[in-house]
Amino acid sequence: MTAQTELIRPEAEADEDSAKRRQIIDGARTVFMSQGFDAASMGEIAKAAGVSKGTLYVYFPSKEELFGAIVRQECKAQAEGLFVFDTDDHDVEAVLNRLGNGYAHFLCRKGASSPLRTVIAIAERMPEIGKAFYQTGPERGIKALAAYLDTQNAAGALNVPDTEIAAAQFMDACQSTLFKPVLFNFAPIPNDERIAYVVGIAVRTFLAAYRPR
Amino acid sequence: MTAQTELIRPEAEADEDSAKRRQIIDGARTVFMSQGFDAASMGEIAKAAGVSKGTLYVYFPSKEELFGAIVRQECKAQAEGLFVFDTDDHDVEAVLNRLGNGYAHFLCRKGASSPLRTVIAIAERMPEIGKAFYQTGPERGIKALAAYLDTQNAAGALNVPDTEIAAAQFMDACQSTLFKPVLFNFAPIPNDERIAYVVGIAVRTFLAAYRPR
Amino acid sequence: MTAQTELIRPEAEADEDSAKRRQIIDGARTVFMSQGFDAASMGEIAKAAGVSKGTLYVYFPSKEELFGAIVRQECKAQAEGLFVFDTDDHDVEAVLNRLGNGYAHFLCRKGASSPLRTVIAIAERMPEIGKAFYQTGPERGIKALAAYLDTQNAAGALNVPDTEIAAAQFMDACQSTLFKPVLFNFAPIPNDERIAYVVGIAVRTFLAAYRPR
Amino acid sequence: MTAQTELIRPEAEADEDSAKRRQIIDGARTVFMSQGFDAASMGEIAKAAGVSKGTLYVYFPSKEELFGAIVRQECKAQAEGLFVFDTDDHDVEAVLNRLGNGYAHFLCRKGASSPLRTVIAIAERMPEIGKAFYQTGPERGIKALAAYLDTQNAAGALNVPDTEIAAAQFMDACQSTLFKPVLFNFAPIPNDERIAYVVGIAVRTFLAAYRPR
DNA sequence: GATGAATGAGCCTTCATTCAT
DNA sequence: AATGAATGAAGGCTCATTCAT
Repeated sequence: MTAQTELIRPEAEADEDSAKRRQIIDGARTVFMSQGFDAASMGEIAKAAGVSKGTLYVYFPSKEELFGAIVRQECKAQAEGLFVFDTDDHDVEAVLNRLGNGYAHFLCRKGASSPLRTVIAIAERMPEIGKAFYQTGPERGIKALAAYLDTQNAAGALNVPDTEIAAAQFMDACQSTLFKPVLFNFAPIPNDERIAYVVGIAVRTFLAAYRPR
Repeated sequence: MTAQTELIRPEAEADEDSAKRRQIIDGARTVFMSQGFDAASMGEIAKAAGVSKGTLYVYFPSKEELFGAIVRQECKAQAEGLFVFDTDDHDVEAVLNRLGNGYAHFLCRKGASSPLRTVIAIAERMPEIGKAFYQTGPERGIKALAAYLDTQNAAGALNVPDTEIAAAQFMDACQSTLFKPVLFNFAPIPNDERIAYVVGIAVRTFLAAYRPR
Repeated sequence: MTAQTELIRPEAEADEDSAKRRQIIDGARTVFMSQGFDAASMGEIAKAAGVSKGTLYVYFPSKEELFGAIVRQECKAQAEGLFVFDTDDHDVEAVLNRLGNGYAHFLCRKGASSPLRTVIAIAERMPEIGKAFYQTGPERGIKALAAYLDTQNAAGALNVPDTEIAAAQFMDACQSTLFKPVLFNFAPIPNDERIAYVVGIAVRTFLAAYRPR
Repeated sequence: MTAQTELIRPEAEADEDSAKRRQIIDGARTVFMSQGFDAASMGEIAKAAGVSKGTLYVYFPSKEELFGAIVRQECKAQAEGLFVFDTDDHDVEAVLNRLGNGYAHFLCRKGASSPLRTVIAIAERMPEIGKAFYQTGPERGIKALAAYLDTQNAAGALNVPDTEIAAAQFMDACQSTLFKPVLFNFAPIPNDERIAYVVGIAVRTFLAAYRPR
């Protein structure tokens, strides 16, 4: 039985997840995300990953494919756990505040803008990458919030005619004046206080519009 | 006569605004804004401008400088005339609707995303360009709207505690769900109806929060 | 018994003729002869042979050596059985016709040109290979035919002063206008009729010159 | 009038025949013809031509194109003036002897085999090049000789049923045993005497078959 | 001032070969 | 013996930049 179990062992590093592969992806992310697709060179990536240039091509057939793998991985990492709601939590104000602050922090945090810039830049030539990024990122967040709003509509805690648009507008309002200066790369990361202030206004506006009188 | 001829030419090589210079800038804008900084080649730019590659370097010392000049010029063209308000117009709802629709159309219009992608991409390496773009574009719009809101506060038509943030959040709300899919390059330009619908919600939300009871 | 077993296996790892070695040679021939020395890659050869790249180097120390082995083997396969003569057959016309047609078919047949091109190409850099190919191929044919002509001289059926040159000229005449267009890779394989026509003229010319009056 | 004449002057070096272009072609021929297409590197060609690698690509868009230009030029140089016949010269034996010796010398001369090997090698991948080479070389020679034979048929000096095949077979016979060892790159260039001997046999055979009794 | 020929550094990619397992 | 992961030296080609005319 033990022997059998051993035989079953699922060929742990099937190439899809070997150490070298991860090593390459890590090096490539660093370089791609800080330089952009064009300015990143395979040589630099190889050096950053600590492998030879040839090895890069053992794992990825081209620069494009390597880049695609990076972005796909980056997508999964977006806002993990941020858009998780407790349906039974009817304190909408608190929920929105928590979400808004988390979201603004996530967006403006150090290192968040580079990947975003890189993806936006490449979207011109590789639309599928732009689409994948949007759908696994912003869109999923909006949909999740909208679903929560639906439950609160049903619970009578809110009265939102179009929950999806309300959700999107709320998310956008939470980063107004905060994120664009970071994205355009000339402003320091806003501090907690400032973020809380802006999110507070967003929440108040939202509730003024959608809280049942 | 020869002397006179010489005297007539007013500032012969004004460099800053010669026809050739404009010609180059025009050609360069087309190429830069549609391909991005890295993918654009000086050769292609020269061809688009109808001059020789050497001439490019007579007017601009490097590709970077030429690109900077393009973006600086592009900034000036942003949303011209969109953020012009009639202070005496107290029909805030109408004003916001007009502005919101104009803004969303402007953002999502064909050809608008490429330059934006290009600027965002280069902001990583050239922060001053990102700054210049933001300040002459989004920021100016926000400031202009905030100023109008100030006047309406004063006139008693509104009650907005922080007009700058309110302005920014309103602008952002007008493009929610509309612009990002275009920026990420996978969705068609939204139609007028859809835009009006989203803007309508933004306006209602704004007024619900800020119209004096 | 054990001893016997050991004694039985005649030259266990004869290296020179192991199954793996033959396997590699077979795969390599396909690739080398259809792509040429430079265009053939060791990777492709490994795949064609169904072994790993590393194994190639277990049997052959370099690409050059492997190629050499292929060509040496290819030499042996040249025109097997074509240049076999019945010394007692005094119907020279029939013998030459049979030989000429067989030779022209052999030269022009599908797949014959690629190896030839490959050998000619490599002769520049590896003269020994060119020499081996010529001597085991064309030269052997010429010598064999010359020997037959000698016997017919002796039998009084022919009167050929220089049988070796006569043999070579006859062989060449049999493929005139037929083979070069195939070798230069722009003409289809000539049909049987055309071949028979050209060979017929070669035979008539030969007999006109060398048949005793 | 003089001025006008000057203006008309046809822009002498239209790029098609500039000194640099010739310089590149010369360098490229040396390298291509001695190494073959694949083994020749653009870097080595640049060095041989005394220009930079970039300059190569100013004049030729790719390695293939450059190679094609070399071969096209090489075609023109084939057997210039060898296949010129005096129709009124009825001394066929002398004509054929002169032609045969010239042809064999031309084929076997130092430096002649390399281009041939190179063209044969590349014919696998670039059939048009093989075709162009054959048609401007061997074929033209055959056609020219056939035309001469036609005139001598008409003049009653010969009786050749198929002049084209007779021409081709004669040409081939002139190099039998001589050229292949050179092509396969292991034999020294045959001396004049040996050539004359082989050609002499070819001529005798031809006349035995085709001289009217 | 304007040109365009020329450059050379650098890019992505391939491939013969090696070596630990 | 056999593997296949890893390497590093090229290779073809592009392009920002320079400079003689």
